[in-house]
Amino acid sequence: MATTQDRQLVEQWRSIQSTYFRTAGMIDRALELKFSIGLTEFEILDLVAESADAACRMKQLGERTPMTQSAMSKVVDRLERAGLISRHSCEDDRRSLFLELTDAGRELHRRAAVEHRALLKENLA
Amino acid sequence: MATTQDRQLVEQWRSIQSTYFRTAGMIDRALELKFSIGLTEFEILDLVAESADAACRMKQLGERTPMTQSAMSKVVDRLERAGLISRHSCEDDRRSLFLELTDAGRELHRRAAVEHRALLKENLA
DNA sequence: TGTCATTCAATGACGTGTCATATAAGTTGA
DNA sequence: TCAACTTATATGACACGTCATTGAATGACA
Repeated sequence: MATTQDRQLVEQWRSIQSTYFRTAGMIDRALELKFSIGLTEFEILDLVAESADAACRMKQLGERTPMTQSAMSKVVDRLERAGLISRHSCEDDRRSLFLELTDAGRELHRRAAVEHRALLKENLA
Repeated sequence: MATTQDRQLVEQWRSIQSTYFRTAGMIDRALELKFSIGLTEFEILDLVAESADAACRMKQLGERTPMTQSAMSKVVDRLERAGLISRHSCEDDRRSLFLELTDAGRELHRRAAVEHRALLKENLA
């Protein structure tokens, strides 16, 4: 029943889980504390920041994160309410939206990224 | 600013994230479908199943999972309602509880573990 | 033994994620 | 050009996790 391989798999899985939770938790709390945004919000900012091209975003962003389409939509809502991002409708296809950082968003991302990278480094060593 | 090391860290992090979400999602859906329990519930069953000794559990279990104390309490609620686990108060320290699988819980765990291990194998290769 | 601090577990308020669905725009083909 | 289908995003109901707090039992110590 419980083969050695099984036990190894479970070990490996728990290790991934705990790394994930520990790291995500630390980053989330730090960002919340210093910048009043959660990890999820930061991750969207980060994706938008790194895609400089002006394609119709929402959709493509969805392909680069494990987040659900509906989760993304809500995160973007919050970022928009916080004045960090703006949605622009896309002339080519008016179903699509593309996203852009506001100045405040760009600035916050710049500062939060430092914290984010530092905590990743600390946790993924 | 964005050093090579930073980019590698972010890459590594996203890889952990996506492995975690993909795997957790698959297992969760499979267990839900076939056994009507979620991954979280299974993980508690699994921990209880593997600690054969009769210590005062709740507390110690908490040390072996990234779950919050309050999350655990609620998961155990659900497992108890489902008739898979029972709480017993501990004579030595009446604040503590220890947990035990019911027969149904043991049986379900046995079958679900097969599925769980198989999906881990498939995803963590 | 009485007080004060600590520990274990449960609970309620709340935020965020998911699923199913809605809305709106685009596409296809008779 | 009109249906039927598909695609992009938003939304509402609901489940689950977190935080802060509570209640109860224990420990420490004067």
